[in-house]
Amino acid sequence: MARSERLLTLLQTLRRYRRPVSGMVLAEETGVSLRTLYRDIASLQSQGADIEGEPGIGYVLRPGFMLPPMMFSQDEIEALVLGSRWVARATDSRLAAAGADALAKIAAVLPAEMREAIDQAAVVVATRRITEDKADLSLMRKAIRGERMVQLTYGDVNGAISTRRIWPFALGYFDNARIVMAWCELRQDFRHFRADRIVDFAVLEARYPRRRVVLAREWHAQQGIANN
Amino acid sequence: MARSERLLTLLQTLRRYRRPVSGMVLAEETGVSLRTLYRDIASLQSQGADIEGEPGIGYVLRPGFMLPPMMFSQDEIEALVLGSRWVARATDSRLAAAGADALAKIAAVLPAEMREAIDQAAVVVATRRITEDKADLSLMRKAIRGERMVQLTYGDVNGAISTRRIWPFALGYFDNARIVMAWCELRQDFRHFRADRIVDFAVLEARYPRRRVVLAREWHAQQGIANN
DNA sequence: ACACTACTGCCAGAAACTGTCAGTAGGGAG
DNA sequence: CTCCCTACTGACAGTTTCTGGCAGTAGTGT
Repeated sequence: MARSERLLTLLQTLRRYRRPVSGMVLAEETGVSLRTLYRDIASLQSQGADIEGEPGIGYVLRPGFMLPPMMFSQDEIEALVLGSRWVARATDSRLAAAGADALAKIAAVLPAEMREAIDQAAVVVATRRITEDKADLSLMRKAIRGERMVQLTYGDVNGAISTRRIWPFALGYFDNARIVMAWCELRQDFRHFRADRIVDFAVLEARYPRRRVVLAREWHAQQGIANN
Repeated sequence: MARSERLLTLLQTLRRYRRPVSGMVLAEETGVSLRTLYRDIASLQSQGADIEGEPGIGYVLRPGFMLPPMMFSQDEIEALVLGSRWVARATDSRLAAAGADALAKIAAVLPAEMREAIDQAAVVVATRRITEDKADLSLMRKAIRGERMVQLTYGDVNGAISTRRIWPFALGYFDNARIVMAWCELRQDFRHFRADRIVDFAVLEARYPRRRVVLAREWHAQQGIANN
């Protein structure tokens, strides 16, 4: 069992560095010889880890995560499947594709009888088809992750177009619309922007001066909605 | 690598049998000695597999599934997390708990930085709180899985109470209500029953004479809704 | 009492893993 | 081009782990 643990440690170490790391460093950190490290890397790659190695440079792990073997109950599997299906239906296209991919990956390793149960699951997700958004929400999620300011062109209820700079901190998926939650520099307050009314937006280089977590917490407090 | 594969094979073999299986049989099927089989069983148990062994009887695997190590992209993890969170909010209590459990299991093995990202994810699920159901939907899901007939007491829109026998084949999660989909013996047609209007129900011993899959397919065809 | 089974400890042989050494090849800096 | 750093592969011996056979204990049902 020591070996599999070591492989997980190696993954975690790789993740910690953002820059390429040499095999020598990784070998020392995991307490193993260089030769064995190369074998470990090969082993991880054969298990599907996206590790790239270039001579003269080092190793980099493409963002992503490896889950160790896990046991799920029937209910939990059903919850994961149902949830993924909802995501595949009710969110923006890129996230939806990811949901479908995740579902396919899980289904691929389930025994045949269970796969069948997934295909015609005892649960059906029926949500009103969501209006298509013009804006690329995957870009917006990236801005949120990186705590980047966004220059937003928005059309309000009356159709009036305005341009403002916002600090987006969360994306809300409501029943029939997606909403960008942000601090609005223009209003000096929290504002919600319906994704289907966003005319255009650009992610700026500048990071906003506060932490996303803090903004979200303050917003929650202001809304009086229980943090979940 | 041969060992981990063998363990998965063993799990699958265990799953195939519904009745208890002796270690001897399992050892032969996985091509290994009895002594090693006992070690393999112990190894699986230590990894969280719900395997029970009783002297004089054999081994049984409690329903559930072990996923092998898998790699997920950042988007896929986000999709799983968001989906589980939706399930935890928008479905019946037992499935919701399963969603929360699955989420916790995944979070537990993710690196700290990612766990933080989950806690205050870039995505928020906001769904209107669903009306509480009097009926125990987990029991209904069990009936669906087992293709059992159900004796249903139902109050319609006008408050009129009726009793009927139905063949439930699916559970629908809509925005603000859960719906049992079934063939109704009384009407000789498909009918939907809102969970919050179900006064009472009992799962009968008798199985209904058709396959759940087929019923679902016919229902889909009748509705003109694309499968999936 | 008997057959069947789970489960554990022990030990020798088999298999896998590991480290050391040697060698090939690609990338970057001068 | 040369030099250094790096990824990568093969071979081999020492170490560790795994495996199978054996013996023995104990729980369950007939």
